[in-house]
Amino acid sequence: MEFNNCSPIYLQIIDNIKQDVVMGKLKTGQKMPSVRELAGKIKVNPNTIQRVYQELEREKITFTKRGMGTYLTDEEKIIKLLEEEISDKIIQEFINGMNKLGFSNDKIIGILQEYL
Amino acid sequence: MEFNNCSPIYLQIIDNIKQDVVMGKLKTGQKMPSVRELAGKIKVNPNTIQRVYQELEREKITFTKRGMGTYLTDEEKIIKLLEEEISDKIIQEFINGMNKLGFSNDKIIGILQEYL
Amino acid sequence: MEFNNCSPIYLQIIDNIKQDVVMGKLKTGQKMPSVRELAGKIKVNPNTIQRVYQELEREKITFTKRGMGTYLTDEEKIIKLLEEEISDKIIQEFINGMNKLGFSNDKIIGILQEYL
Amino acid sequence: MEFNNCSPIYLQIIDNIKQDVVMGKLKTGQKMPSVRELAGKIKVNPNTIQRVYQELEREKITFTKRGMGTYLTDEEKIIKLLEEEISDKIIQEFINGMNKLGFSNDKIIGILQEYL
DNA sequence: GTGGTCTAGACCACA
DNA sequence: GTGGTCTAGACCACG
Repeated sequence: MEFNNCSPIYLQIIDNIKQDVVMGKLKTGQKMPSVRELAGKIKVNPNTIQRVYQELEREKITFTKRGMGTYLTDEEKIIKLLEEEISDKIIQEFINGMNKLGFSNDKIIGILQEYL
Repeated sequence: MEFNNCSPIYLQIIDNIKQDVVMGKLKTGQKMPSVRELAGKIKVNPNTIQRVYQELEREKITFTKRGMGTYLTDEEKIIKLLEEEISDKIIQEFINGMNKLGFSNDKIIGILQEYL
Repeated sequence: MEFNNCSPIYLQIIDNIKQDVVMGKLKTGQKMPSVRELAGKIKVNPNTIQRVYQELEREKITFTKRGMGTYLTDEEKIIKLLEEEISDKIIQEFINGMNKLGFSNDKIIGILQEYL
Repeated sequence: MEFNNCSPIYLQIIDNIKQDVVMGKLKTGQKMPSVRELAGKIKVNPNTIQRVYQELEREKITFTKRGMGTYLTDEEKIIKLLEEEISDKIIQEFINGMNKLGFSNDKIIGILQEYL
């Protein structure tokens, strides 16, 4: 896995996991790799993964069974929210960029349709 | 002006200038600030600005009059191309992001319309 | 049964038994389980239970009949004292906590009434 | 500063700080000691304090000026909420304890008044 | 100087 | 084995 310097590694890992969840690569209720396993796989310190899982748990995207491991939530509502959160971020970034270029919201859709 | 570590500073400055051109903040044919002036204004090494102007000239976005300074091109065609280049970049990034989330091109427009 | 690390396990067991006595779950004069039985039930070393019973007997809460086992006292006075001891501990802890927060004793009752 | 083993050190520090805020020992808007300073003072690793401040910031109890330090919030609303959170926790624990002993809510106030 | 991130390595409780 | 906490020490960007 490759990381850039724009944002902390742990945030990049979080975003990747969220994306995998939304795309269905990771399925609801599924067991996540252990802290050490994932750390070894992507060549990162276990503490970093620990922080990733901690953050994901705070956002209710994962839950933890003591001594058993970390699991993806099986609440569809959370997944739904996550999907909206991520796509909204992308859409907002797009609209902002186009607005900066001087395109009104009305024109944006036209341009997009033309592009596709 | 703020810079991030993802891409070289000179590229970030170039993008900013291009954006200003497209938005009309900088007008065709207008004289650009001198290397030293711009360098001082955004607190950057003059060599960096030198490289910025060099690159802009290579792309025909600016031209230099010996001893007079650097000027924005007044060829509308160039501006037009520039506008397309930038907006295409934004659009492409948007489409890529949505595709990664599993949305087909057909769905993207629907989602965007709903969002606006 | 779950234990924490703040105080020795035997003290935690004693507190639980005292609570059961006060609540009437254990009735005056009743035979207590044998050391081995209780140790097995709550998965604790018999020596720990031995110490529990020893301590309870020292406080006159239980007495032993040689060869017959351990029994809860049937002296109401002891039970009464026990009840006061436990509730006083809880109340004192509560008052201390509220005092630390800057509430005078006068205010505490008002706050409690409001809460209930 | 002394810590027990019941809960993580960082949580105990957080609770202490919250208590100081509620009691007015720390005043709104005030600068908190730096990570390293506090770490040295209470003989704890800077990372632990880092986590403390991070958690407090997440709860909006502190905010951070980059390169300047960590500051207590000056929003009275947050402080008010904090005060309620802490006192509610203490009160709830008290009521639970008394209920376990078989005292109804009605009786609790009477007992408390008698005690004081 | 500040907070923020990261690595390395350790110990703990739980199952 | 698992996650959770903690220490030690390092480097970074910001002001």
